[in-house]
Amino acid sequence: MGIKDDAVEVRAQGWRTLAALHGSIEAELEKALQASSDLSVVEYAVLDALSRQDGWHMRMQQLARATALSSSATTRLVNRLEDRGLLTRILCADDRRGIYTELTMTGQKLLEAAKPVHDETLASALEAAESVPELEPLVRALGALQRV
Amino acid sequence: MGIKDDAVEVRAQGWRTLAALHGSIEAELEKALQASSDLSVVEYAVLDALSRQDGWHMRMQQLARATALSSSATTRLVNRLEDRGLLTRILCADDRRGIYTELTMTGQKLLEAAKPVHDETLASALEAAESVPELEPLVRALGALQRV
DNA sequence: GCTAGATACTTGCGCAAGCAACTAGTTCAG
DNA sequence: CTGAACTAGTTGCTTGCGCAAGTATCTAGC
Repeated sequence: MGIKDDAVEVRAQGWRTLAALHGSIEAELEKALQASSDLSVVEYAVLDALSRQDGWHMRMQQLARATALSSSATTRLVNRLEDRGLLTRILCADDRRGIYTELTMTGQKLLEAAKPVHDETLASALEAAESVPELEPLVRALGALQRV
Repeated sequence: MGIKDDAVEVRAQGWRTLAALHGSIEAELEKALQASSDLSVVEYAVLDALSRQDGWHMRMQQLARATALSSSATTRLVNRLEDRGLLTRILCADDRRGIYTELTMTGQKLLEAAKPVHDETLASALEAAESVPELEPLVRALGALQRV
């Protein structure tokens, strides 16, 4: 029984580590982005994802999956960003149920301004986490992931 | 410049992967625990953390750190669990500002019932994530973390 | 061409989280 | 011994999330 129980415990331990690391990084990013650009972490993630789709559009559903959010949350998220003029909704020509979202110039500018803050905060959060014994191995593993 | 920029991009990519994996696992755990025991993921984490502190007590602050929650959220979280009779508050004798929390028998029973659900869901969520190309390397890395 | 069912998004409602202000208990300088 | 500074926890207010229900559009079978 030992072997199987061990596997369960290893997974649970890994999950706790993952959750802890995620939580601490997210908290720091949240503060930094909020202060510098009045953006939440998910909002930044959306802008970032859209900018990455260079020249291509994303539908609400894709956005929902990319952010691990429900579709209703995605609707409101896009509403907020649209109200601030950071992105626009574009109706699909071919499937009129679908809606594309696209960064506006303002959105691109804001993202450009937020990106260095995001990257630096991420770096320092990872550095801080690396000095926590429980998190250190996961941080190392993160850095060693295959470079796409 | 290439090298430094690469490092930034690798970190950002790693963070997106981490966030995606965390999000998908949390969503599945949330559903499963909600359905089987009417517990949220954080609530389970609290019960689990308390049971792990075998014979030892935790203060609100520790709990807050362990769950990556604010202290106000921790207060209300403990309130919910206390109202359901899953744990009890115990005033510190030495520092009367402090409050210890302890699992009740009911809490232990519920945790015992929820644990297999939690573990199985975690296992299947990891398995599912392993078949997503972007997540696979991180899942592998998780399993290979040092066994404490 | 029309109706039944699926899909894409939006909206109403209740819950939980964070921040800031508050209370109660502790510590320490003078 | 007294009051100022600090710490632990709680409470009021606002905000964002998920679920479930609703609307609009698309697709298939007859």
